[in-house]
Amino acid sequence: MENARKRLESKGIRPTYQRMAVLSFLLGNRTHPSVEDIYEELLRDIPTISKTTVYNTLQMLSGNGLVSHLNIFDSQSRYDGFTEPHHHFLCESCGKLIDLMIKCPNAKIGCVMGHKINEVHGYFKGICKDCLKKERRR
Amino acid sequence: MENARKRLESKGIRPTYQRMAVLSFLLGNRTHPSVEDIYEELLRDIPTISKTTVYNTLQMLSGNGLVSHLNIFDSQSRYDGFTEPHHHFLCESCGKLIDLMIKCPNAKIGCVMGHKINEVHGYFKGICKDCLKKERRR
DNA sequence: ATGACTGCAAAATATTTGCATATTC
DNA sequence: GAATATGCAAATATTTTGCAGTCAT
Repeated sequence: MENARKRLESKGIRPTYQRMAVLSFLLGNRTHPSVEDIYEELLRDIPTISKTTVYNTLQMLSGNGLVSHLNIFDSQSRYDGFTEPHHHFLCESCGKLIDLMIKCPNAKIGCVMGHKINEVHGYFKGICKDCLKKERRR
Repeated sequence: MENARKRLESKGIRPTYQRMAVLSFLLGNRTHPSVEDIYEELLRDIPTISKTTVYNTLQMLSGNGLVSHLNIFDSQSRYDGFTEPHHHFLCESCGKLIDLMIKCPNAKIGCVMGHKINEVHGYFKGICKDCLKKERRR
């Protein structure tokens, strides 16, 4: 929670308990949770928290670059507290969303084709290593 | 329409008028339309077409690789009839979604970190060339 | 005639908004 | 006490589903 508080303060955001809880959960969690996931989890500690607050907070956090908003699933947002440049891999067989520690070479200079880059989003869909192994065993 | 028919047949999909119309629109259109956009446009030619059919068709077409499904906007799908590998750029100032004719170097060999790649999704958000110019003029 | 396709209406899901209450400085 | 944050309920938007009617072979 202290880490979360510091990060919020560094952006001039008032570190309310709810905001710290949301950010803290994302910082300690590399599962790329949905809003529902985050809400369910926080309910255990803060029985009065509302989904509206979770939505508000996530919007504010991603607007400030403290978390990333992932549009990988067709109609559900996911959030990522790990904001170092990286890509994702969605396995179409087991559904796992895997972090890939690779960067986009095209974004190195902060712009592409004359356009200024603020965010880089890269993800792949396919069959993950583990599912490939399972397939071969058959 | 003939081009669309051929592509449908090549995938073993029955080329109904509705399906040809959806695919044909996407092939002749590089605007990355939403379902609503496509529906509105097709209504002019096919006053009885339903949004359900548009949804069904788009799902089938993207499942067969005839069009791409873009998850760039937060809660609205966009579709792209241009399926050569390329990336996109979303301008946060003017809202334009621009095609970038660049490929993902990480995907060259068809897999990343041992995972088999079926789809590559790369997009950037930022300020486009034109909006940067306008900013400078001030 | 059979199976596939279409389209309407209703349902499900995700997200946003309006507003009253509560909290913080 | 003024400004900000929270939380409930209602509204909106998008997508999916169930099903009856239609079309094509």
